Amino acid sequence: MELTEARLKFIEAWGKLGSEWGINRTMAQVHALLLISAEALTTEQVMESLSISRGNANMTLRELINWGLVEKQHRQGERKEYFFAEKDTWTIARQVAKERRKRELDPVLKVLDELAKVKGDSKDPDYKAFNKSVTDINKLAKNVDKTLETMLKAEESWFWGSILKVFK
Amino acid sequence: MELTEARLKFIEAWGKLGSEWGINRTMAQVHALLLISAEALTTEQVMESLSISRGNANMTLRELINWGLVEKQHRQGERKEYFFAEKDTWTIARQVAKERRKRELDPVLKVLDELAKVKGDSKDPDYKAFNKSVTDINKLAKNVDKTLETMLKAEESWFWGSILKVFK
DNA sequence: TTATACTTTCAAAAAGTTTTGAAAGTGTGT
DNA sequence: ACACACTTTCAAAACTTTTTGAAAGTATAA
Repeated sequence: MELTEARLKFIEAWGKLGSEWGINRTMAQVHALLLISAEALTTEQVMESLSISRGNANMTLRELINWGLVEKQHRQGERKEYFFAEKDTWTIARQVAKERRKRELDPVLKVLDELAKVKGDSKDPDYKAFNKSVTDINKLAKNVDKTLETMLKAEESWFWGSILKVFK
Repeated sequence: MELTEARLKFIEAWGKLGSEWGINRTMAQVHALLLISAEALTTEQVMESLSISRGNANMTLRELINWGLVEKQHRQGERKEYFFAEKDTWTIARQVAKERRKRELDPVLKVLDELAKVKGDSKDPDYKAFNKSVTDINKLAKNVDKTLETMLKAEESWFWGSILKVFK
């Protein structure tokens, strides 16, 4: 396999993974493209490479910037904007974890806390089932939250070192 | 808040979370409903409670069974089938991790391994960028894979105990 | 065998999401 | 003030996913 083909495969695989995880395919593909580009690219180049429209490219790049995965670059004497991706995998992983935690885990934790407080007839089997599920899920979610918290603060080597040592 | 309202909120929250994580909303809602039901339910009851069609209920329940999250129950002298959800949160988490690993992580690891082997001109900056990204992501993915592997084998208390101890 | 009680299928409809591209907007230099 | 080079917007179109429901299938019992 040579580079050109390999690059396409990578973009495709990243796009597929993204769409399975609730990130839109194009967004994941643009990210992939920037990841494997040595230089920052213009909107035009992104449009070209992936055959997508201007509107789509613009919107997707903005969203990637919101996620903290891509940055704009300004070049002396040029009006166009260039875009490049953060290349450090650990930083990417943390960034994604951070965003999803904020957007998805936090709201769920809030609801669960409320629901865990709901009082009911302790003889009602449905109340018992409800209460047990909510309480248990709440505990699990809090553990996940704590782990993410740590991961966000940690150095990559320390994080995996610690996790994998425990598991050996 | 009383139970009826709380149950609806839980179903809604679970459905939303599911759809953000690439699991279809209805599937997550049916799962939520079964989680907070003391008794196993019939297709009819699921249809009723969530106002969904027969086809949808049938298809969704089958899919939940495929994921190993729901089981059928047969009752003496009755023809209908009853459905109930695995209630242990840790088992649910493991089951989901197991399925997603099989369906999504494994294929990506395969592609990455291939792509990491691609040879190219070590003076080409694009080759270098490509190679670095692929190699790094591959390493990260393998770490995630190892962690999941351990999680699948582990007891809940041991797993979180170990992780949280390291992080204190 | 036939009726009954249920489950499964699947093509078509509905709903939801993503993409397009032309038009509007913005900021800079002359 | 105007032209230029670029970016942003957004309504409509394309595409994808989910849902429906009627029809077909299956198993049981009389």
